[in-house]
Amino acid sequence: MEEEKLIELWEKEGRHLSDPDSRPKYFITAAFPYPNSPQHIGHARTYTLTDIYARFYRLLGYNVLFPMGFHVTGTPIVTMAERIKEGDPSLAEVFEKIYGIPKEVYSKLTDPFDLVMFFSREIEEGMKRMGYSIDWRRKFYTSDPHFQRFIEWQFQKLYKKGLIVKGTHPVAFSLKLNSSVGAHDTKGDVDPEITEYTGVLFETPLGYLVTATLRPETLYGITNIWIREDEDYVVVEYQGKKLIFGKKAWEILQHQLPGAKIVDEIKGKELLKLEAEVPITGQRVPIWHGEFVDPEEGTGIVMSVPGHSLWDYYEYRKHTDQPYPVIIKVGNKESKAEDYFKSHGGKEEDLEKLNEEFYHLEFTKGYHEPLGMPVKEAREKTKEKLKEKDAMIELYKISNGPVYSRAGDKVIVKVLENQWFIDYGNPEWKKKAKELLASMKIIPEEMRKRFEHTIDWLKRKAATRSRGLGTKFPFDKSQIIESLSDSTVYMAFYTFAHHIKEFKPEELTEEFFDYIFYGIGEPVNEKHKELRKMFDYYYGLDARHSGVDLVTNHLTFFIFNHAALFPHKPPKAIVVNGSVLMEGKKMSKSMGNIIPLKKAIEQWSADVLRLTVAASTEIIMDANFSESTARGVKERLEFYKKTFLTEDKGKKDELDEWLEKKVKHYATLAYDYYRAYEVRKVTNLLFYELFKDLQWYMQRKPEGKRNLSEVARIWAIYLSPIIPFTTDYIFRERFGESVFDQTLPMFREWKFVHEEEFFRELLEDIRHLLKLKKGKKLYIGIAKEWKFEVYKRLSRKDAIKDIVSQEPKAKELLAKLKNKAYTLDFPYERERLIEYLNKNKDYLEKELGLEVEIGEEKQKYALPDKPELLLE
RNA sequence: GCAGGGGUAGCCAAGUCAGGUCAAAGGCGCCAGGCUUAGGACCUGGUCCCGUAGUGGGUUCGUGGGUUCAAAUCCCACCCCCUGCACCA
Repeated sequence: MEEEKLIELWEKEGRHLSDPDSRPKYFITAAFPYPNSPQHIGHARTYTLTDIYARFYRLLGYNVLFPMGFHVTGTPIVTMAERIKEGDPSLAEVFEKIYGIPKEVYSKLTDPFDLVMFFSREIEEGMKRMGYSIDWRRKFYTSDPHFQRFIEWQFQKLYKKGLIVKGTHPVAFSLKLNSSVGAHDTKGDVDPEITEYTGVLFETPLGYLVTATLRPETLYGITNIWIREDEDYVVVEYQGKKLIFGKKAWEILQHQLPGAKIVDEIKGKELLKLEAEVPITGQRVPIWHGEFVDPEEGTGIVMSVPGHSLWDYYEYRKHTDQPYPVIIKVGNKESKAEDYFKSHGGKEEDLEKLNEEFYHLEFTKGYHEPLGMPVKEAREKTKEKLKEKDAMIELYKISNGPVYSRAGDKVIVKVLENQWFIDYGNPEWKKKAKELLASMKIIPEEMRKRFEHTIDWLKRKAATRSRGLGTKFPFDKSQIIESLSDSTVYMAFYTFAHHIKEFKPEELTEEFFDYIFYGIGEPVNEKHKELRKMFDYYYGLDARHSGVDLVTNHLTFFIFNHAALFPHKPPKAIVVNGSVLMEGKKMSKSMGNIIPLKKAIEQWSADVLRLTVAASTEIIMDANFSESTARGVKERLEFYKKTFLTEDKGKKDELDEWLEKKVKHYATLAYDYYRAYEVRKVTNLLFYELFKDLQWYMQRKPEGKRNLSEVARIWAIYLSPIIPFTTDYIFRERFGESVFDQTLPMFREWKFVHEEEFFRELLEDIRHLLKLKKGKKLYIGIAKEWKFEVYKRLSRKDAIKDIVSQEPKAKELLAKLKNKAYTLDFPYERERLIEYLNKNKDYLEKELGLEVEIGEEKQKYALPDKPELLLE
């Protein structure tokens, strides 16, 4: 296979290695892969686009560095290894069915390190096979001790700038796994969602009863408090207060109130004797038994608002027929739970559903009477007031629950104490990040807003985890740096990654890196000095390529961290691309429509994939991979290869002039399209349009008389970033050197005019006419001179009234043209057209099998762009 | 809910920023013809409606208004769809 030979050749020629020299540099990167499974064609999109631009900038004469590493941190790798060890049957689905990895092979990957090595090798091979022009000498794993020293440096710096802070934080947690859990740790890959709700404190002689609610604003309408007389309650000491919770509820809630201790236990019955004071209003309410109260839900204690909760109303009526307050209006009418319940059937089994609808209704449309504001605002206002009075605590629950962990237990919310954060909420830092963003090029520009918004709402981000792979957190060695946080500035490491190994990890102190990055202090030796030079030469990243899904996290962190650590070497551009669809559908394991990259290359070749996956659609759109487009690309590639490898040395004539002019025209536009990251338009012209032009050319000119040398040269150079294999192969075969040793030829053929174009359209019109009517002789009547004159003046955008006053006959013509008159652009000269047509009369006659005569129009119908066609 | 993106012919999808050559590129599907023993692939033509010795008329670009000589494109309102909302790569 010729692609593989070329890869060997490129490697031998050292084409993709980059070292500092006198040329301007271009440093381009894409997010490094996470090696816990093989790659599929979806992964190929970002990398191919990156490679296209690496190759494009090389053609422009830049010293391009395109490196690659592997991200070996976090829990998914560990989890995968564990699942293999456990013999998880669902893995067969992925590894055997989709990727064709035999069980004997993958079942050995029970050690995370083996797993990483296996898949990273696989991925690296795939990337080479795709023709990515990566400088592999610089490859590193984030698990390398050298790299970890670099990450420690990063965190020391952030810490010293006050950007690392400590606090508490709620996380989804599994007690059995003793770890916080993300989607990949749960059954069915459910992402646990956490909602915050309010614990309102009601004072009683025994302590504060804590009720859990999502609607604190309703406390203005409280009539009583619900508990279960048949359940046990606990008194807990927390931050100097005695709080009362249901005993079962406490089992879960204890994880949310760190430091709380049980000091007493009470029977539910005992509570019934008490009275509670409502915060804010100071009202005193009784405590009643409520049958519907779930002892495991919330706090096991519920505040009763019969006016605005269907449950409360229903239970309230069992106890008393006393009236109760109504505090919310919808429209201008009192909004009463009772009315809503009754008007919607009044069935007990509908309570749950109706209650939810009613909540939603009051939240979106309700007006809160006591506070005199919409319910939405009243909720926040009430919380503020409660906080002032120190009468609330924040509680959390899993809102999309129950969610079960891999180990089988129910996922709960735990509040972590002494949690370390990167403080993206820091206003100073936000400002710097925004400034950096403003100075950067964002492709496509529409994405900028999303970045701005993300910078705005980003708050503290947890920086450590207790489990998984990664660098130990310098300020608490029991913790590991969370894996999105250790990959924000790693691009800087590439600039010297292959040389830093000459130092021992323990030599890589903070000062060591300070010297490299900031030039502070003295170099320890010559090599150290050299590392600084390398960094200085390459950094400022010129372009960061990534999938669109990383905008709201990785890419924004990337901006923040560079603003803080590398303000003197800011990144210049972020390029964001869409993903890949399979036959119009999203790729997913369950649909089984994932094509492994390896298999796809075997079937289609790398060039076919590169073009279909990366260059067949605009950069931000999702590319659609389908058999039929891939097939179309493959056939065209073969056509080009065949055509351009056939060495015809015919004499150049007008037709060759036409085609050469046309490729140059395409190339002129293509250059701008490349620069604007509009790859699809490049392929549209130089791959699809030129394909049609070539066919026309070949139809017009018999074999043996053709001369495609210049066309092939321009074509190959311009498309070499996209289809490097085909173009380099053709170039070497035909011109004896590599296409990658060429510089990009530039043209200024902005507007394309050639009589051949006119001729081509004319032939189409004639063919159309011949469908409708047969004849033996064709008369082509060219429009009269004055019509050409009018066309010319219209093209020049002369005032229409001037044209008419000079040539009264033009009126009729203009009436016919209607709106087209305003935009007409007709570049042909009458004499030259007639001459050109006469020259090609023989071809017409032969092609049409008709006698052809060319002359002046006989009737009035002819227009300069549409000659009169008369069949006899 | 908040934020971002989007609604174009049977389907997918250009065009919208810079209004006019836009009945609207391209692809798929479908129809007819060619090639072929046949199928596939490939090639040619057609594919909103009417008309036709071609370059003609009518009605279309989520819905309803507006601006303009002229709107898929600009302005206003409304309807619908998709994505993200974190500690997870």
